[in-house]
Amino acid sequence: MGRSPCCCHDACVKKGPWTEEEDRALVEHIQRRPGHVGSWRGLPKASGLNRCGKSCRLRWTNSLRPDIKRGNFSDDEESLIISLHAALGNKWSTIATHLEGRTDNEIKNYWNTHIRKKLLRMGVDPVTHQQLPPHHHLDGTSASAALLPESLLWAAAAATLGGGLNTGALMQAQLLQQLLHAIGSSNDTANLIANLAAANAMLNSTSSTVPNLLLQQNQMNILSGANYLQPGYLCNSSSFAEQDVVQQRLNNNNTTAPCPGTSSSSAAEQAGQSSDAAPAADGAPVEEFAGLLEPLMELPGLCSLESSDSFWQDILEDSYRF
DNA sequence: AAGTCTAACAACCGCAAATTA
DNA sequence: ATAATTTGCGGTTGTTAGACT
Repeated sequence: MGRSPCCCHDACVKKGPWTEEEDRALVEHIQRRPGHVGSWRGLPKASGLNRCGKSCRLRWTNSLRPDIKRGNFSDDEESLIISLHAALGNKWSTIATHLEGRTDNEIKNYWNTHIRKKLLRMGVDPVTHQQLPPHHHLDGTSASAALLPESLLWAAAAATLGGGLNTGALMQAQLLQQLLHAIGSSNDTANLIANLAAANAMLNSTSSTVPNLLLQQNQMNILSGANYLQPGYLCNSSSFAEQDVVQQRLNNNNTTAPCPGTSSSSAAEQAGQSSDAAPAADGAPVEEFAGLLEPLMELPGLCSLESSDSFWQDILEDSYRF
């Protein structure tokens, strides 16, 4: 009934690091049966190993398999892991299927020892992949506003004016930026749509279906092996590793130097000032902030995503045609 | 040189899903 | 249909080597 007793509980079964002899015995046994191992539970007895079948499977899949890739993770692999983790969470085995020659255990270890800390240094929550409040940063210093995507800053400022920080708006802005990255849009278009996101966040503080729409599409693409959308902090010409170096330098210098190629520092100032100064009464401050936005083209349902999903659906579909 | 700390990685454990009888 | 068994996954712990004091 229920779970069967595991051989691992047998005091006679050896535990701990594997010896070369054990490795050799396991490899030879498996190589005698190319294509299928058979029963892992019965393997130790059949191969003469005094090990638990589970332990044999783990040793084979994580260390002895001939197709395992050794060496450090490349920047591309690192970015891929982050993107997959943003969409899938701690599904290490699923993530591992997208990285040839890497095991789930290896990826999990790499995440916990490298990437997780790197994200925290950059002020990104490794669980939600959203920007953390300044006091949550690993080293205790506040994040450089320069590294925040401009759209996030606009949205943050707008949301603040609209009545408190709205994480839905932040998420919306970030996802829009991901969309822009996916379609390879120009800076002008990026700024335009960032402002649209800000305007939308400002004028419509309720959540919309856009994030879900994008996330679903994102996940579907990942699972089908198609291109995927990267988290906002990866959507930049410099690599993630370079960003981390920049972030560390910024933290060391305790400065907020603007990120190359962006004009976000002024937006950051606006956002900061707005959050300090605006008591966020609905109505008037919103209109005041709207004046800061660039002229916007006429777009359907600009201020109400909920009533214009078809518009966003069209944008989304267009983006995947590129 | 010895002790301590930290990062990196290997291995273990418990659980749940999948499979088999 | 259901109990028994096996396999795989994800979280956690243990071990080791190198850096630091």
